[in-house]
Amino acid sequence: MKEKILVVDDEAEAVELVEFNLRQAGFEVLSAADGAEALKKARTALPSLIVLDLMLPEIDGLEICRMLRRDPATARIPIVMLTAKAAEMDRIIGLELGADDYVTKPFSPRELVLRIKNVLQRGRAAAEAEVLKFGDLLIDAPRHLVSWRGKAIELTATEFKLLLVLAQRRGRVQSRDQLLRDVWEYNSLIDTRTVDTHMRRLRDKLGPAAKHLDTVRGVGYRFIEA
Amino acid sequence: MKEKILVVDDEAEAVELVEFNLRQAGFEVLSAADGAEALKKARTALPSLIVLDLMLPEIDGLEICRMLRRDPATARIPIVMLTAKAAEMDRIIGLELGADDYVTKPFSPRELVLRIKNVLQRGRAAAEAEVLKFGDLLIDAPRHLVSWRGKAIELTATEFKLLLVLAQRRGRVQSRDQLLRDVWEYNSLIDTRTVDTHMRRLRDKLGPAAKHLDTVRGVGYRFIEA
DNA sequence: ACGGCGATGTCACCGGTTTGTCACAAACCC
DNA sequence: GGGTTTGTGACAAACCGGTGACATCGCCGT
Repeated sequence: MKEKILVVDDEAEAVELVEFNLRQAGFEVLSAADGAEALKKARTALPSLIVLDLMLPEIDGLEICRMLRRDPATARIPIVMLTAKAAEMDRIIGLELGADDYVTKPFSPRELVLRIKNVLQRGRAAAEAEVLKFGDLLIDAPRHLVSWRGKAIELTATEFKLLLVLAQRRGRVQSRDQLLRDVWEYNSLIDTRTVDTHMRRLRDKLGPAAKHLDTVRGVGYRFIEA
Repeated sequence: MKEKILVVDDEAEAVELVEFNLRQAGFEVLSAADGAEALKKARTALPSLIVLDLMLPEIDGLEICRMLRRDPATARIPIVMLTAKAAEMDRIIGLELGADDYVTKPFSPRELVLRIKNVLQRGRAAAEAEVLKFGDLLIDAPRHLVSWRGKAIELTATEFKLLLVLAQRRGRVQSRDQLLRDVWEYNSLIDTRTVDTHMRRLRDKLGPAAKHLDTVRGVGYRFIEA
């Protein structure tokens, strides 16, 4: 239930300081010393937030930020920048690239923790994306409405929920078991193959928009944006 | 359909940053570099919201805020303040003057966008209430009156409240549990199927206007405008 | 106090829709 | 080519919402 945070910094001392304080605050902490490691861990561990030093060897922090944002699997993970000596421009560029906040070094650990909590809080509020749009496909959760090029598509309750869960977790593959847990809620009384049937019905009704629904053989299903 | 937002700041860089992010978020953006221009554009373009820097040359932000509030044409436009270095006092004064929210510089553009959306949402929420009209159907909340083509429809207290809650949340599906919570208030002593019965009675009495009441199978009920 | 009345909550039933399952065909991977 | 995984069509059971009937309750006037 603890939230994972990935700390990326090449100075071991700095990592330790941050790590200690984050654990103190009840987070689970991973760390990476360079860009390559950071990207790998971000993709595999899918942390709730990434603390990223701007000054890194080889690839610099901004570049990592860009790469994280480009990969759909990590694009939505909030990033808090750590800058050693921040000219105003750096800040702005960092934020434009999609960092969610920044702290200048030397920093007070307390401030960092507060900012991290703040960003996570914001994320939770924003995560309940009300209306999702992918090209011509519109998914409106509160209205329980799906449309393709403005034309409504009639879905049953389960079909809608299945689509919604997949779209909300877009990019990431969902196993049949996961889907059973998240869509059907009371689990495992149901055959996993039932998911297949519902996927078929969903694809039938979506028509051309079914291109967003991707089968990953041996694993499960996935919603793709493009 | 896009909402217009007026950004007032004398620093071109700041304007650009805000403008970029707001456009990204789907808003139409106007800008003004000083108070005079801001007042003029506010009056002519009537934006949905104004982002206002407190520190402006010549007239300062607070003064502009006051002037905007004094003019009936602009008095009800929400204002989000931008303060470079906010002593607590400044904030309070800003809010006392009728600013609807504030963000301190340097700020995360994401946060600004979120706050703006939030303020707009609040505005929309406040705008409803009082008297609702949908085609020939009139719902007068304070007077507890409903009419169809000018002819009054007699509703019981529960029926009225049910209709009102649905109409206020028009478009969005309400589950039976939600309705029980919001209409019956102290909940769960009551069977959720009771909602159905009241819906039936409501539909009976509304006659042709019942077309606004939509059933979403497996989920709940929804008020539709058209 | 009493009886009547409207309002409200509950129930059982019905018809239509949704949904889970199965058997089989097709696709895919080694 | 064989074994595994996924897509498909059909079907019966379960579910869900609409409906009419009924019990209860509180209010009111007599």
